[in-house]
Amino acid sequence: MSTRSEIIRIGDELIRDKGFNAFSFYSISRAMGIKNASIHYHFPTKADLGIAIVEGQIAGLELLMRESADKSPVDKLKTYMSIYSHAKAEGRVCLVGSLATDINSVDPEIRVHLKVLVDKILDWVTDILKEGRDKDVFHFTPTPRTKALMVISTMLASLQLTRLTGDKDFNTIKDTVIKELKA
Amino acid sequence: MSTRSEIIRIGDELIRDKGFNAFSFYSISRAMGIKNASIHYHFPTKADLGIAIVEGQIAGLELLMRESADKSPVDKLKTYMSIYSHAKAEGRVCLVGSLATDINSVDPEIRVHLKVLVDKILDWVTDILKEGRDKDVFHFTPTPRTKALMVISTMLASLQLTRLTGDKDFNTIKDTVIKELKA
DNA sequence: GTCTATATTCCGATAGAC
DNA sequence: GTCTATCGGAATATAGAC
Repeated sequence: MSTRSEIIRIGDELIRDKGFNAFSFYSISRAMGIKNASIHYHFPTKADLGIAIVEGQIAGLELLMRESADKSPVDKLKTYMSIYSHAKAEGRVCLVGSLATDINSVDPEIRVHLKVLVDKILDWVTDILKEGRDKDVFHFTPTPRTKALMVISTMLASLQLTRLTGDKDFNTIKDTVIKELKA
Repeated sequence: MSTRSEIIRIGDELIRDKGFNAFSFYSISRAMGIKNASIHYHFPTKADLGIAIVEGQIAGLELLMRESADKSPVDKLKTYMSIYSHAKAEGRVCLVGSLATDINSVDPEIRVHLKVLVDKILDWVTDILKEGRDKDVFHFTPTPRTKALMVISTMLASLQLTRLTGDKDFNTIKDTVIKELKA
């Protein structure tokens, strides 16, 4: 794996662990056994790295969407939720939540790319819910988009909240979201 | 109003606007027209200020709980949600969400106080939902505590998400949460 | 309680050798 | 592409005068 992709991977982990403003180029270089200046060769500014990390998540999401294209709506939803389950297993939050709380302190260009990621997540979950309702496996009253916003909100925030209430609450919330959609 | 309480007020706003690691003692002193060193007189370290800000929110929450003690469950829930409506009107997120994403980068003592705040919110919303169900105005299947975790998650994250999807989505989500509880 | 002044540390970023 | 070395800036924090 290339140095560039490894920098992105570690940067992504650090953002979701401590927040964008709490990690430094030095912390990445230390974790990789290289020097500060080497990071700057690949990413001239911290904003450049932040954008690349968001773009990496967009690519990962697109892969997950393609891989689950033939699955049932329930399995698609579980695939979507696996993103958060993996984050929880690492004690981390999701990239959208971590960057959203700091969005007014980072380069505006990061916000532009983050919005692309959020829109893509929202479109995907909206489509999953719509398909599920059409096939009579999901039942809900609001529009699919509004319900998608609520499902995404619940998953995003449960990663943050359960850092304080207790990690086992995460699975309870996740399972309840699915159960309520099926009821 | 005292210098001390004004520092807390501005610090609270800055945390919820930009995040804990993106504001400085200087940014507060500049906003107040005083000097950096004066902040340190009231709060020796940034962690001390962080703790005082969390304690301020706990006091504010307790006031809101007392003021709404005689209201109906629906009105109590709306009182709770007004916290987030006010934050949204300022373009800010809530303190719990802002600190939760950065929790692994701040003094561990802040986490202890933040957990007290979160537990208090969780207990309050759990009680509101329980009372509402007993009086047959709220209807839901999970335990009141689990449902409270989901309601809180939805409100907390919608502040963050709608920074990117569009501010008007916030009211849609808030109204839908109430509507679904009543259905 | 607030000020001036400063110590210290850390971070983002760049220059230039290899 | 990675290194050494360093600059400039910002932030936390403290000492001591008023």
